[in-house]
Amino acid sequence: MYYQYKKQFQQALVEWYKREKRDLPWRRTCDPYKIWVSEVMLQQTRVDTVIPYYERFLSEFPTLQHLADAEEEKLLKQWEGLGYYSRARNLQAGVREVVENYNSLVPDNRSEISKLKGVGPYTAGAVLSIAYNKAEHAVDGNVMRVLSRVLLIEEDIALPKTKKTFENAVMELIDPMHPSEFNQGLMELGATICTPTSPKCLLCPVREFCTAFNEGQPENLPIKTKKVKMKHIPYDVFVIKNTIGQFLVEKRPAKGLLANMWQFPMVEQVGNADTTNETKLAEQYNLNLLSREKLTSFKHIFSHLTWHIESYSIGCEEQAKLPGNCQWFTAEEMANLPMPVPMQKVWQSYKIETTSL
DNA sequence: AACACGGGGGG
DNA sequence: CCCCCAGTGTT
Repeated sequence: MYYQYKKQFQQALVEWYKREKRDLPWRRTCDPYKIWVSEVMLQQTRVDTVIPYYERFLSEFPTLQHLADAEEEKLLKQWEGLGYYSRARNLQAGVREVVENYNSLVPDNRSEISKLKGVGPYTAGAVLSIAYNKAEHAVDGNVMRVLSRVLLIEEDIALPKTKKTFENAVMELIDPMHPSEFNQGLMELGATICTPTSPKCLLCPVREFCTAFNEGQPENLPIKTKKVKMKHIPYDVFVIKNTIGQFLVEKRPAKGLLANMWQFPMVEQVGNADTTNETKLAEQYNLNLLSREKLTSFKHIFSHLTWHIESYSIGCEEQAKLPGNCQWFTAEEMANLPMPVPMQKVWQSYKIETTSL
């Protein structure tokens, strides 16, 4: 972009942002910790979803020290339903590094802040530009979409190396006097005007600088190749209640999908024989099973796989030799356990079923 | 470079 | 129902 247009582009974007920006909770602070929390929550997650989590999280953990001191179970409970739970653990690990090694001051330069757990190129640039007003790139999906259209960049954004192109473009274009508003303006534009489908070009403050608007088809950018083969796994999930009114739940392993979250016992469905999976359950969990009743069936879609859930309610005699990751809890105790959404659905279904009796 | 990692919204 | 969204860590 020619120099004189670059200045005009910066001014049009920054002025539009100042005028039209949504009033969001994390835009009422410059506290680097709070900006950091918001940026981690906003990774792969929509603004409307994040807002209530952000408010609750910061009232529970108002400072770096509060978060550094938190129990993991309490942390995960705050994050419950937000997804990508390793974000929460990594955030806490990063916060502990800041408390330990940086005198509780979030670093204000890319090399140090990028060493923190969970802080990648995007989050580093977002915190540096928004909290410290540093002229650093913060390239997320919105920025790639906006700039692919404005600059007619036709590289495949599914390729990791393409991000370098966009980071270079931002460093070339960024308003050195207003880096915070410039970066947030790009993201705000992508979120509200320059949307993936049906971009509202006629409302766009920078359409006169947009190559795709003037010469091409903005709705067909950015270019992204297809990928990902979805795996499907059928599971039977069991809400198991013993004779003294406790429920059997297990903690998932510390690594992998839904790490350290709690769930009802579940077994992968093997065949069509109705009793096979229940036998497998009784063996795996060393249980004496009594009556059984059908609960909800549904599909839960992760980014890379799909669980097909069928759930059952089963009565059971209490057993002495449970697997180590299993525990009996009352309904009240279970309310404090972080559980992923599919398990909440099963639990909800159980509660509806039993209260109607 | 490829894959793992949640959950929600829209057409 | 199927489609879309996309940062960081690990390998």
